[in-house]
Amino acid sequence: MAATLYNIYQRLFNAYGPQHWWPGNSPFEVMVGAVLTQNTSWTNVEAALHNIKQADLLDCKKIIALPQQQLATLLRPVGYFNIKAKRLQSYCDWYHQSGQFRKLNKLDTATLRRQLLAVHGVGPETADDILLYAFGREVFVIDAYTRRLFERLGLVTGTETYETLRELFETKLNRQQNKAQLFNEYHGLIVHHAKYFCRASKPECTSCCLQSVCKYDS
DNA sequence: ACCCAGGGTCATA
DNA sequence: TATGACCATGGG
Repeated sequence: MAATLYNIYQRLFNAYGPQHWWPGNSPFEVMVGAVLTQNTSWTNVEAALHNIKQADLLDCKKIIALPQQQLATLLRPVGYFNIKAKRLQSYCDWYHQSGQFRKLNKLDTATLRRQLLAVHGVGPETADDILLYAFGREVFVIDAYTRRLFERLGLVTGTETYETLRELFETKLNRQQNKAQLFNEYHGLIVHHAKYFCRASKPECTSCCLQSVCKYDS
């Protein structure tokens, strides 16, 4: 039988507990991490964030003022460091010119999302990471883990566009309360589950909390 | 030596 | 719209 999205959430939460996402002590740190983690493991992002903090540069204006090559050196552990130095400065330019958190938080979610997507280097997932985890908006983040898990569960085909999936998840969870908190926890749980059970290299996994609803269950 | 990792942009057809 | 090339470090 087909499990509901909320039932899958409950299974994950019962198995793993609260994930306390996003790792980071401020909205701005969440934003920086969201850009740096593009196609990169979080442990590499932690190393780069450590470099930035140790240089006392976890600040929008300081990052703008830093020569791009010096920023790239700090970002070396995340890979794509030249591109990400440019993207991070583009983000900081926009963030500073837009009045930072206080002003941006007055915008409605659709408007804020449109502005985020207009920033060079910010695509749909990065924008939604920032909307959900920095601004606390009710947005369901779709990433490679989400696609892989729900494809294995047989609930999506894998060919859907980002927007199609996001709208699907948000619609199916529309009746739940505290959606921002639910989406926050759900995405963290999906990532945790992907890391320890639903790995790319182990599609045959049949011993997790979702085994009875997974198409690989035998 | 390979695959994978909390994507996005750009050129091409 | 839909592919493919490219970006680049670090762990398993």
